[in-house]
Amino acid sequence: MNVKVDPSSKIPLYQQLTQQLLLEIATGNLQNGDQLPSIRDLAGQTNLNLHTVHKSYKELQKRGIIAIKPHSKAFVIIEKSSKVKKANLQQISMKIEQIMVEANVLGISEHLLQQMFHENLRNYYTES
Amino acid sequence: MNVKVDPSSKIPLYQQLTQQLLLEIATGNLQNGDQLPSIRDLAGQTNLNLHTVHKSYKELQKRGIIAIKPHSKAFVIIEKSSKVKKANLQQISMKIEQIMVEANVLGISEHLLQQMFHENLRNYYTES
Amino acid sequence: MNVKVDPSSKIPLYQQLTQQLLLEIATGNLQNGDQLPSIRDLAGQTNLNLHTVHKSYKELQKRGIIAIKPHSKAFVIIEKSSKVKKANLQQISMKIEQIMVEANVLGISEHLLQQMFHENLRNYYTES
Amino acid sequence: MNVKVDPSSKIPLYQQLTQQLLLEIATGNLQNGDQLPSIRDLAGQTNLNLHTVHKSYKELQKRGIIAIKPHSKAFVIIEKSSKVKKANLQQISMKIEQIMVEANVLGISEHLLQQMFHENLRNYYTES
DNA sequence: GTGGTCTAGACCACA
DNA sequence: GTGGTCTAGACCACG
Repeated sequence: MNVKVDPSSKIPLYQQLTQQLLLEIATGNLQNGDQLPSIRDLAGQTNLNLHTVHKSYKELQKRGIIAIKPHSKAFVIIEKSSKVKKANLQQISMKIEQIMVEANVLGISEHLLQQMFHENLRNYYTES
Repeated sequence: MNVKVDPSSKIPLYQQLTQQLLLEIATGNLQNGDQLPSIRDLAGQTNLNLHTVHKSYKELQKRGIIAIKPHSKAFVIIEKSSKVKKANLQQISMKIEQIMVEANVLGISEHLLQQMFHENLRNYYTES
Repeated sequence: MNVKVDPSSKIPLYQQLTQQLLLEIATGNLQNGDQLPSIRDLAGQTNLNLHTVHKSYKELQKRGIIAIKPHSKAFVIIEKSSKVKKANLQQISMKIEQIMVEANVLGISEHLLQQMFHENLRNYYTES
Repeated sequence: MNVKVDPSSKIPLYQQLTQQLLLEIATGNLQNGDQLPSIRDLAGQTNLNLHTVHKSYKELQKRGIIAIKPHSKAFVIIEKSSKVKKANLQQISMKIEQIMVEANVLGISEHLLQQMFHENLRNYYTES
């Protein structure tokens, strides 16, 4: 398990966590029947509030991905799910477009914007 | 001027308005030097509260896109001092970075993100 | 007559103008008995609204510095006045102190602040 | 914490509050890393409206003096990234320039201004 | 509980 | 008429 959330992001923590857990399932790190870490454990690992982790679990339960049993034992009850992204891709795409509008207004050339993007991309994916 | 906001959206109204105004500028409907409608007028047109519109204008002012001269009916004009531009470049760069963090959390691969960026870029600069 | 106002300043235009006129009197450019320019003329020279200039003249009249006769002819009726500044000096002094507080909070050293001040001073008084 | 505002002053309440908070930091009452009171608490203490306090906090955030983490009860801490510092230096420099413009309009000589600056500097750095 | 947003209505100084 | 500020009261999502 390797879940990380970015507290400075505008995306709600519980949503980030939910996505991360879905990823774990999608990648096979968590398989059908596996037990999820306890809420306390996961809260400890991620430095998140108990409520926040609880909310994520409830969310996954509502979507029928996991089952929560007494004593807060949670199990994966579904096979790989890959319907995670569609709406999210649109969101990201919209944000990219907004940046272009803004860059254009500020007189930033297409070339410069492209350059900035790649520079950021390089920095981001080499340091993480 | 043809600005519309969606009150049922989750995106704050003042941010929607800000984006709309940026679009007006990007498309050339509002040109450098043009006057924006008064806060009251725009509030009337859009059925928004004075404060909401005011917040948008302040936002654009903060970004160096428009200039607000108190009492002097008009406010407008894109600033183009080199100082301003540097700060804006940093802002744009930060936004790009934010997108990467988000994309990463959502499980979007580096490659896919790059693809999306170029697609947007192509669409944006060929249609305008 | 050499009156200038700074439209981007936070100080109200009519107050700036009033101060400028007081300066003209203080320096002897305008002497007791001299006629002030007409409101229209002065408004033209300074690119100010008629109302704004009018307000300045009224202000000076209220202080007993000038007399306004029919047809808007205005005359200086008082000798040099030097009581312009006292309150203003305090204001400036307060603002200087505020800058120091802020600089201190930001961890700017006394030396650096001093350096910045002198640099600004040099720039300002050589270009104007 | 001992913040007071003067409702009868011409200076906007939120600016007074901002200055007070800066003073708290400058004097060491609030140290780097400390938590500020919640917006609601401070509004209660000072008999100000939520929005007024909120505006102050946002102002300080904009200047990079405090950090606001939504919902995460606390906000605080002085940022010290080098990027931030550069922007702040520019801001300070701009404020110094503004003072010069004002002083000039008010008829304060270069020499007198310099004198006032050094007097303030001496007072400030010997008493603290 | 927190901060963030929105509305409604008011007053001010300035132009 | 303008923008700027302030208050009062409301709702929201998040933690």
